Amino acid sequence: MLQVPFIRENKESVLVGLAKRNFKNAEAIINDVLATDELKRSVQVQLDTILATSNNLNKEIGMLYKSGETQKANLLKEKSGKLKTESKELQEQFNTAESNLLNLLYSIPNIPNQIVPSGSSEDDNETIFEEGTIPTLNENKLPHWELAKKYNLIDFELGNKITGAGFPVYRGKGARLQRALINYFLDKNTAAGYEETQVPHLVNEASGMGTGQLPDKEGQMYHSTIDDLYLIPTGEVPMTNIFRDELLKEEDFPICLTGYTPCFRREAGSYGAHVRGLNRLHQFDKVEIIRIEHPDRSATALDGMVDHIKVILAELELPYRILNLCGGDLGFTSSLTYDFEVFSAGQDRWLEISSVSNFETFQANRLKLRYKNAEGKSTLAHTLNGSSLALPRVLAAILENYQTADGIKIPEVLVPYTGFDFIN
RNA sequence: GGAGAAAUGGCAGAGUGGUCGAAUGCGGCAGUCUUGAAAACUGUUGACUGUAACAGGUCCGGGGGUUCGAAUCCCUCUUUCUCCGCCA
Repeated sequence: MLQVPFIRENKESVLVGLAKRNFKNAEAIINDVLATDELKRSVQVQLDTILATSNNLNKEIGMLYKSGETQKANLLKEKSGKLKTESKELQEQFNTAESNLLNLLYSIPNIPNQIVPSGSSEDDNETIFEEGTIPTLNENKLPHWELAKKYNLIDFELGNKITGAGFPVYRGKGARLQRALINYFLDKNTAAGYEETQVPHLVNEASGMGTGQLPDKEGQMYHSTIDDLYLIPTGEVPMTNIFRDELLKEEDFPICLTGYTPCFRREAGSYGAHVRGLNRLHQFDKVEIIRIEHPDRSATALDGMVDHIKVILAELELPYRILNLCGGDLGFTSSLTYDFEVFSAGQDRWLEISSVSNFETFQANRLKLRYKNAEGKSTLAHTLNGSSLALPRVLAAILENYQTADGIKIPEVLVPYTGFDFIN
């Protein structure tokens, strides 16, 4: 959520930023924000004046009662009652203006960072880095869902029976390989200074609002209506909401957390060949890293997170590239996002396996996540997060890229975690 | 799930209708003393909003109500604790 004073003082650059996102009706909405804010403030001034008079009056009444001047007090009572009716009306106006303003603000996405390329779709994302060699496989190469079946690693049909499409059952070495990856990722993250956490997998509405999944993306989350709780679409939600309504000290920075969680996504509207196998699931595992940073240091922190993930992918010896997401493809809450994609040689496709973002103050404003700066003033902190990494697609890439005629090799760095170096 | 008790500033904890944004203690900050530190003493110390700066306004778990006036009374929700039941 953008801050109103920021919009007021930077209207032109806000409009330029929203245009980069192809955000519709930007000018009308921004004008509406400014007008509603003005209204809200003018009503507040009137309301405050009446409340001040009424407060003084009530004090006076109290003193008159104490000194036994009941008649005088009764006279003032009448006056005070009138003020109350007036203030109630103004209070209603104020509440309406405030909720209108909030709804408008909720509908406005974050302003893209200067270095976000312009563009309207994923085709306009800018590839900024590429590393690793794409393996040359023979003509009998298989996509991971075939490999998973051949070697008894994942049973998709069984998941259909138990739950439905998009809920695979991992078995034997498939399950073990996935657990190995989780442990490997967590070990890498904690070694880099991220504190390991285990967080709830269901969150309340306030948490969903805090990180920006609600109100707009309600349809993407599973909702347990009987308890009004949401299954998390990403660990970002519970992990970042640890800091909702917090007032930090400067010396608390940097805050670095990591955690493994399953993620649940309804994925309404995505069907077709691209969602086969592990490519797109309703439930998948992910190891997340998040950071809460001083505004001056969030840009460096983002680079540090990118570098960290590079190391992991290099160790896994998977070919990957990094994209700087263009304005049109940038998530609602993000100001700058780098996507990591691995090349999965069985399908000849790039698969997104990590998304690393700086939200700057956008989430912090919703979360009321602030710190006391050197002058003692409360200031919004910056929030960041990234996947390190999303499990199923890493698994898919390993199965496909490491396949041989006789079976699947295990990346060396994982062998201590799997306890085996070959699947056949 | 049933019965009871509770929720107050960073923490502990008073306050049961009127000059209460809230005593007191701890902690934090500043100072005196000291070569320095500790101790002791003195002062200071909530958040949000608002203003050029004052002023003003809001906040005592959330929401609603009674009253001229609510931290205080009533309703409701949430959470915590104790006891009982169930249970990984």
